Amino acid sequence: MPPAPAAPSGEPRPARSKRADAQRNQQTLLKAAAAVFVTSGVDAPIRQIAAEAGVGMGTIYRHFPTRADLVVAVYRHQVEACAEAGPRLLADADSPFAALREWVDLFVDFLVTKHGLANAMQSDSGGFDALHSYFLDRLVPVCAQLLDAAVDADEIAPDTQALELMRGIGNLCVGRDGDPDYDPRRMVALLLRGLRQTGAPSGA
Amino acid sequence: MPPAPAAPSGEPRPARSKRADAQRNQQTLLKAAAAVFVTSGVDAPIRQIAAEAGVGMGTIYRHFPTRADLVVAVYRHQVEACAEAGPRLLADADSPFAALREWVDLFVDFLVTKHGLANAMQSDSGGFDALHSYFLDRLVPVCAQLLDAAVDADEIAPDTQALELMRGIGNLCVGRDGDPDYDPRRMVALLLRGLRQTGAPSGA
DNA sequence: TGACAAAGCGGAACGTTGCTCCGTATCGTC
DNA sequence: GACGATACGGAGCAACGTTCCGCTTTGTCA
Repeated sequence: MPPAPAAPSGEPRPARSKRADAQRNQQTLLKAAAAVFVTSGVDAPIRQIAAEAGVGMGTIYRHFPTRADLVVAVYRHQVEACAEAGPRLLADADSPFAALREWVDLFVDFLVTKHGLANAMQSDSGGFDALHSYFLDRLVPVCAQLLDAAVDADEIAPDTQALELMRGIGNLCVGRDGDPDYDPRRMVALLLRGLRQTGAPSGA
Repeated sequence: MPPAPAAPSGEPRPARSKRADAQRNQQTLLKAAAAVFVTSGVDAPIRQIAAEAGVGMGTIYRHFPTRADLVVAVYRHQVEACAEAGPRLLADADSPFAALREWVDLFVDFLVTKHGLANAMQSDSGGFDALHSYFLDRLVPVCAQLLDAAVDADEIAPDTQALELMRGIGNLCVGRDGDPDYDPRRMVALLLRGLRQTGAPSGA
């Protein structure tokens, strides 16, 4: 029996107990994928990423069984940063709604600067389901917290779900990148305006 | 010299001066495409549409050089109906904003009942550019008219472009069809609420 | 009616992509 | 140094979009 893997429990550091070349390849792949995503979008052919990394396609599929896994891995840090910014903004901003607005700005920035990410996230085909899941699982609770705070402060009506709002915002961000006729930020701002409580606290 | 085509000018009825079998095939194709779109979405493989129609693929490409041409042809009537509803609603509704809201409802209904149409319309790949162009060219002026009327009535702020609004609405309609967690209509309603003039007429 | 050219048709063929599978090379260990 | 486990590479398959060209159908004219 080979020496059993030392860590019996969770997998906070997923790169343990793997062969050295495998770990190297994983890093190489992440770098290559990030580079290709910038130039060709997250829909870039797997072959292209493999070529950029100088590995075979089998290697990609072994490390990242679905395309979504690769995308998630590449952008994990940024999603994490966005998630962590939520509570901080809530503590620092003038009001919960202001915090929500700033947080949404962060989220939108993230989406629009990643060519095709928003498109991919909304797509119901192409094996992006996992991506969808991860991003949303991580960010929805953060959004919900901001939303709840704004509701408690009577700044917005209580009948909007965080998941729905985030998908709406994500949707608004799909489209060509530098289109001067369509600015996702303006539309998102409109959406947030619509969220805002106008008149009485909550009505009969 | 063969008999010169009789009609020298425009082409309001495009099906003239074509061979009888070609005209028949064009109709067959439209029916087949409509049927396939319902079951498989507008992204259905060309081969599938050809098979449904009982024709070769060359025939499809001859009649509809791009997929967008086919989609446009299939949904032309509905787009037309939507366009024509604009002025009527404006005349009948209680206020310009109410008319706008009703018209947007129509538009959203159209998008969400056509599996994948919204997705396709926003896509920047797949040769859907023409689709994008036609739908928008036809509907944007209608939307602009409604928007202008609402601005004149001081119901909304004057700084939103029809094209941008329509793309935003279209984007909000992207996504899986029967997802209980995401209702495009709710998000569109929120967007319209954000459009609404809240306080003073427009002041500095 | 028959013949003939133009118009239209079908689908084979090519390029691209996603994904799998297995013979081979590399690594870690004894 | 040897040996098993692990990982790698890329050939191969299927699905799709699109083109291209030999064959068929149609309309016309004598």
